[in-house]
Amino acid sequence: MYPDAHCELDFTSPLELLVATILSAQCTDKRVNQVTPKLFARYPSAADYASADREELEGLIRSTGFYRSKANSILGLGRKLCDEYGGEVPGDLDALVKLPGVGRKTANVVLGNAFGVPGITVDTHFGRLVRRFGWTLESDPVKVEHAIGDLFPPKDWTLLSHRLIWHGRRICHSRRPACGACELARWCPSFGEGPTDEADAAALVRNGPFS
DNA sequence: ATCCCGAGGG
DNA sequence: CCCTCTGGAT
Repeated sequence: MYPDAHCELDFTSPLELLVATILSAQCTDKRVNQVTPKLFARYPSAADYASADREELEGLIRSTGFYRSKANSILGLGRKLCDEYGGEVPGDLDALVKLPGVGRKTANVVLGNAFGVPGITVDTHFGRLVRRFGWTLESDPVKVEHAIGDLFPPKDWTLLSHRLIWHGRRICHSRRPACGACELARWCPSFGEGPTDEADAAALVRNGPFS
């Protein structure tokens, strides 16, 4: 299922993916991809973001929502990349999460999709689905990461993240999940009534299209 | 009305 | 743990 699940943000470098991911908060990827061509042309490097005019930057990203805080993050991001990393995006989690506007979710997206480092991206979809599947009861994203990391080998982490996120967006919605259209319903402990079943959860790991 | 692949701050 | 930031799509 979803053998070709992938990051739907358009980018050609770690810096572009980092900025696109920041913009994607509470916004569709499609809309992000509508603003990034002009944005990336106007600010090709971290130094260009660092010296950007705030209002011009805000104007270019306005339609993605949260544009003031996102512009703030991107300005600070450009400065910090220039001051501390020679204008390059660092390729490790600890450094990434210290950048303004970059949390663990964004950092893992960049690691997994721009640096080829296996990463589990625990966003709202991923967390909701693994709990429905009975793969963990944790809600803290870091604990979820570790729990799922124990169930799957690192080489599967990035693709697994994309697959669950796609499934969450298309079928397993937050409010009214489309269980009738879900290929996983027969293994899903949350389908129908009754408490979470550990055997079902294990079967979903073993037999499910995600393994 | 309600939701969207979050992060930072109190 | 709560709140805030924001426009767009449906």
